[in-house]
Amino acid sequence: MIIPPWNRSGERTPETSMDYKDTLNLPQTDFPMKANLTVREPELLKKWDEIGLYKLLRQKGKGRPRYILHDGPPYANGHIHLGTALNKILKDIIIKSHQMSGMDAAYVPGWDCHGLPIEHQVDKELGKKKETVSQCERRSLCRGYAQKFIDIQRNEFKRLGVLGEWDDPYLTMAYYYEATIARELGRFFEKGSVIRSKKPVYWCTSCRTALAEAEVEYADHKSPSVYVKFALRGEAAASLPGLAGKNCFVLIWTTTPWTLPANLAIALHPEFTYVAVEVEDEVWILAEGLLENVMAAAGVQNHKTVGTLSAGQLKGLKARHPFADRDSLIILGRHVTLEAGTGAVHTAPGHGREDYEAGLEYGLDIYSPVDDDGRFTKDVEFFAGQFVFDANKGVIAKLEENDRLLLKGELSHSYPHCWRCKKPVIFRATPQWFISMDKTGLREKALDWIDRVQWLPGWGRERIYGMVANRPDWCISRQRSWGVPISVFRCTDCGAYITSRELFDHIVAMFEKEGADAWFTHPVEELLPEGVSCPGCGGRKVEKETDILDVWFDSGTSFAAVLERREELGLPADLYLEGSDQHRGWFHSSLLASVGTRDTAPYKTVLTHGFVVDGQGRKMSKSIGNVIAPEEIIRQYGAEILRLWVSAEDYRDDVRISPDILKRLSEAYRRIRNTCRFLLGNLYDFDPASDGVGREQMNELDRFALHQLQELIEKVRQGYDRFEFHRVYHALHNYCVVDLSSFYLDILKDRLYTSTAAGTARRSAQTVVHTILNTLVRLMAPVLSFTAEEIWLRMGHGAEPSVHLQAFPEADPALRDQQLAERWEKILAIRNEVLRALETARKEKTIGHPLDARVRMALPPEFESEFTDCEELFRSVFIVSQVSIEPASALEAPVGEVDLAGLKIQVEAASGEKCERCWVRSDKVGQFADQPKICDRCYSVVG
RNA sequence: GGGCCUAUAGCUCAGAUGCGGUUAGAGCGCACGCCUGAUAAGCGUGAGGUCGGAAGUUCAACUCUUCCUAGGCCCA
Repeated sequence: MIIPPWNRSGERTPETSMDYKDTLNLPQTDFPMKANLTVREPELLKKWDEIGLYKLLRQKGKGRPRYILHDGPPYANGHIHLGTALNKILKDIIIKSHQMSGMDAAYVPGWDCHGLPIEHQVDKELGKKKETVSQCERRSLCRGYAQKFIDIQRNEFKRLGVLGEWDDPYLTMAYYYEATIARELGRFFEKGSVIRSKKPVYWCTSCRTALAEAEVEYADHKSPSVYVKFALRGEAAASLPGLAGKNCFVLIWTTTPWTLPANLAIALHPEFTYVAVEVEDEVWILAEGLLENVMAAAGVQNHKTVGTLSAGQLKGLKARHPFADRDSLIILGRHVTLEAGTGAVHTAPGHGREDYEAGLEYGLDIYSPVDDDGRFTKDVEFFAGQFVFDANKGVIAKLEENDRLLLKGELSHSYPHCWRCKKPVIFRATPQWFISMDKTGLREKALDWIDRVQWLPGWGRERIYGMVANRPDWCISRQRSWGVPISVFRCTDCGAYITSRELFDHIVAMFEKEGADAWFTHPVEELLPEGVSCPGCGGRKVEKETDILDVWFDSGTSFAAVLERREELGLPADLYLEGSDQHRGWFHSSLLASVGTRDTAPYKTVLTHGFVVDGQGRKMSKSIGNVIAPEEIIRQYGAEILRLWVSAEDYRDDVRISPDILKRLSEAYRRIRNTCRFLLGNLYDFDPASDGVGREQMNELDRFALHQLQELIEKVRQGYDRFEFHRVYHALHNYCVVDLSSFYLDILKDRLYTSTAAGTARRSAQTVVHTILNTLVRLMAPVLSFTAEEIWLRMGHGAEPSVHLQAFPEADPALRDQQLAERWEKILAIRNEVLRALETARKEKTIGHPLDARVRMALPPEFESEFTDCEELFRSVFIVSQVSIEPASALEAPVGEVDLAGLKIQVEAASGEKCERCWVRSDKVGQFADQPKICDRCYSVVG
């Protein structure tokens, strides 16, 4: 009967075993295995605060080439979410990695403070009182509200481990910033690209005010529903096949008859087919797809289709307005649908969003003959002075009178209402300020600059290019309170505007001192500088413009308020980094603002990230219930796991997050942490300065480990340089798991534990272990900022207070050895086969632990000369007790299948007794009378 | 509906310098086993993919084209 080797030495007693354990150099560290991040992170944050880490970084960076990442300001409302956390952590990784790459990378965070959502919230909090507060009071409340959320978000961002100028961020509501906004607006005026033009907005006739989209509530409303006939002009009908001389009408449908006086066009869909239908002595033209519906609705029994027309054939023809003395142009528009109506849409550019867009495209007047009270102006025939909703009846009557009404009815539908007074609103064109895209060639210049910017990923270029190429003029007017005023005056005598440089200089100076509130607190006389008068009539009787600026203009001018103004920054920035939605947002407004005033793009490179979605790729929404808050993750796992998540995901696409992903990441984190702990634990008695061993004294395994480390450095640094942090994560993780834990460190244990503590063999291993840890800790610092610091502080770096002040390791060509690497590729290939053979032997109960085994092998012939006298090397690499290289003929059938041709492996129980100290089986155990239970290797150490 | 984009094992990612060529890889997780001197750790082996689907181009496609499906951002 064969006694399994691990059962043979029953004579071992715990006492003697413990004796020898004390002679080993086992790892020692108080670096805890359990991270306890939720407690440790705040401690580290406090420490960074105390030593003034960010300031130290700036000092360190002095004189180095700058790397300018310009922060896009989040809106100062609400708590941060995973999207903002992703954005800030990415920026932090970039800042830290560039700083460690030898640059001076400052980070000045900012907040977008003005705008409707805040004003909206403040009004909500005011409740009924909102009717009575003054504009200045409201503005002051808005300022307080923004400040409150800036403080909240600042703490939340800092908690993520993001380093930056948190004590002095930029705020768009800061006085100097508000002054800058006014100054930049002044520049646009000076260039002549600001124009006044009309645009339809929601308008509450009862409150006599414009409303933003967000101030409109939808509710059911009963509207008249009418089908109207527009008579095609004779010559127009004549141009159509078979319709010459016929009495032709284009049919439209509308639920707002009162907008008919402003009708200027009829829109058809470019891809629909239209039919001409004969009904009694008339011919009606409408979309084929709606023919039956309309005929049924109109109760027409007998009709005959007399022709089919494409939208293209009709385009450009003219019809007579049903009651005004003018024509209505037939145009094309993709907004036309077959869902209801006739497929021919009544178009009043002054009263509808799509009508307006279409009107711009066809150069139509933005005609909106309605005053602030919702009454028709005097140039409207028949209806002047009537309130528009009341005029519906009269319009219908007029249509009937002129025999242009085909059908009338009523329709209950969802219609916009004023959120304050709850009354139905209208869409009405009012004069607004615009920055012209073409008057001064802004569009063309912007497109040109787009091609001089690097867009990452590359498709960003297509996206923004298409938008800039097609966008209408930039409407910068908002009829709100909370923002920077469009600080110009209108002459009450002649209506001309004062927009001069002198005016703006004066206003900007006042804003610098008092903020934009000055516009509201000072009377005209103080705001209008001496000597400035109306360019039209020379008078000085003026009134303030009441519009404020679009908030996109605020953030869009951050290059002027921040990049140009801060000493550590500059224009253009190296990088803007935001979510892909900002192609229409900040990237866009910043480009226009910068090109429009500086003739340069504000950035050299624009990097975008995707959106945070759930485990199945769906967006996060309250209704689906798949929203995860950053705070929740921090509470459960720590911010470090959130940072690791940011690095692990390829953010160029949407990034997924789920409980499963987080669990996986926290496991990966533990693995990295534990590997570092083990490295740390083996350095307790090692001082690199006095104990370090030169490469020339190292054995080949150690030299190979250094070689592998250089490859890691290259891979990781390339990942940082290319903003491919998921490659950094995978490289680090794989290195810890594959190269270190399961290979190098596993093999090293024997040497580290059992060799003479201060002997070359162990010191050589420690030198490499130290080099590896010192390298790892730096490479991981931009991502695992907390853990890297925790490790750093235990490495005994004395005067160096933070890992973040260090430089990245450089890949050292002197530590690379391609030939050696090739040799070790072979050793690793053999090792893989041996491991499989050992597994088989384990299954067959020949061995348990690898140290129970003796491996006999025959090498492939081409390996033989390279590996003569390498039995001890293989023994240590396989972590077995004995290895013998023998002629193939000496071996019995190999154990299992072997991939490496010519390799034969045979595993059997090792001979000799197990050394009590190093656990390796050896025939030498028992040969030393004074130490009968240990082997010769150990005897030489302790004997 | 339009513009831009994504889709490789349960999860996260690789798949030669943007122009196709041997049995598609890694780590994690999982299963099974070992160890108990990294121990709420460590080691080993193994099973997992018709490369979203369908056509097409080609001697040959995960890699090219078209369409479809699902999802994301921005518009409408």
